[in-house]
Amino acid sequence: MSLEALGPHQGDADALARRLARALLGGDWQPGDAFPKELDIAAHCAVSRNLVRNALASLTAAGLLERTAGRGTRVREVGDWHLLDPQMSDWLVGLAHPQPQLVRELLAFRYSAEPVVAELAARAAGPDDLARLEAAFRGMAATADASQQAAQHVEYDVAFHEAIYEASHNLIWRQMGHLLRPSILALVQHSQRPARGDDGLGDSLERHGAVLEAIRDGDGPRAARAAREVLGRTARDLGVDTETGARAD
Amino acid sequence: MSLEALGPHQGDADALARRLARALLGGDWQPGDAFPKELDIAAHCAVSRNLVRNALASLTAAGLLERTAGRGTRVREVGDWHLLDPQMSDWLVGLAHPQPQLVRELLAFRYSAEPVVAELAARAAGPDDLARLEAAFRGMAATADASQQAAQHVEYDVAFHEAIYEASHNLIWRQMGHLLRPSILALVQHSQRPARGDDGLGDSLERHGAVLEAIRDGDGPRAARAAREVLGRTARDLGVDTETGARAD
DNA sequence: CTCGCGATAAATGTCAGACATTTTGCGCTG
DNA sequence: CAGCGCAAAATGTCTGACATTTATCGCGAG
Repeated sequence: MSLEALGPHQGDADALARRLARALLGGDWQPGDAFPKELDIAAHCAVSRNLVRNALASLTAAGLLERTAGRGTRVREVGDWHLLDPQMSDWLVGLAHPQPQLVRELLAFRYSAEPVVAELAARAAGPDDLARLEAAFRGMAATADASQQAAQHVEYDVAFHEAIYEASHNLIWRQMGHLLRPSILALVQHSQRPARGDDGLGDSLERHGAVLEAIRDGDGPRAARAAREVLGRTARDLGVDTETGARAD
Repeated sequence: MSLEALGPHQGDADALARRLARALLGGDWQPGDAFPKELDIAAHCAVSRNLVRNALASLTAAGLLERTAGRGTRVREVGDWHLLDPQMSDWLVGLAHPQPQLVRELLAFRYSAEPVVAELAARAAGPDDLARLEAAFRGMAATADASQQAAQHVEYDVAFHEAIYEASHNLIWRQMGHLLRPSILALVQHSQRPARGDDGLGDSLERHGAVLEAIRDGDGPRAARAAREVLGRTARDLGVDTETGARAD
């Protein structure tokens, strides 16, 4: 692929990095391909080579690119990408069509992790954690009917899951929750599409409520089971093995 | 603190970033403090301002620093650090005295996560995964007696845990395993110190063996219980609540 | 004809200096 | 005393040159 898709540039170094990263994550270049050279990018986007270098340094730090002097810049294998890098998380926000393999891996991860996190939350949640969870849940309930408020409903859904990670009161799990945000967003948007009118949303709301109640009661195992129920349908839809939690391959 | 501790510089941009990061992680500057200005660092280390800028950009990307034009560079709060950034993982390698709060949080995370990962591994592990696990375990057994081979024993121990994450066959968990490496290393080194002669090592070896057997048998729940046993003693030593998996505070 | 070696070109890495932009704080004016 | 504006200081960006590494091509020796 070439740079044709990228028009002229507006914004700072981070903006350029974001544009390049999103083009790459969107599949404009395949792993192993040669990435455009600094000067070509600079010329095409009408920015200095310096800015391009800074942007490429960001992509390199995220494991997306591999640069060696004299050789050039190449796209690394998907397995080498730093999916847990917060920067990557930013770049994934609003990405229309992330790679389906990535989506499955992320859901499989959540399906194994969120029950544990919910269990931690059930034992560690304080008043403010419960308040966050309840606020998000009320928001979900209020926006469940009108398909017009779908966007808001998704926001509350994501906030609910983020609040669970937050309530675990563990630094690492909380960071994980933050950087999973875009992925959760994408998954929620994708999963509520097929079944909107029938049982989809109603069931979903009910299941989220079960998680909230279990956490409020401090019942860890029940919270874990409930969290698994929340993700179960989406997991089955995407072909994730709900028995092993791994990809069904 | 000042730059006095940093002598003249040798190496490339990454080396400079590592030196600055390790000085910061070692506590030379406190959160909220002002970090030295670009020109001071450049002058002190006898490198170009450009190189300093690149290094500082790395630290900023890791959430360690916050830079604003006209204002300067400040050290961010520990809660804002990107602990899951692989770069951070590199910088933590061999750090003598990481912050004790960080150590507890990391162990609490592992205590909640590794049982799940072991369960996934029990269901997904292939022949090569088992081979890795067995090789690491044999290494641990062979170096268990001689206190002279303590360093090698630690290496095998870390390799064992890394192999568990690898065997989960999930992209995210595998990356997690890789970037937990230095933390696991630090924990293992720290935990085998207090009780060397008595029951410490023998028990540890036995418990690792139980995990291996459960994974080999494909028995998920048993693998989870065994993984919890492995971390249990260290967790109790460090004051992590083994009931909730959270910090005992 | 093949293998090895060196020159050359191309790409990234580094340096130095100047200018732009943003923020802070001080001093001046009303 | 309040508010405005200017100047200093710090980071951000641009430009051009040079250094270093790597791949490639051509040439000569075997």
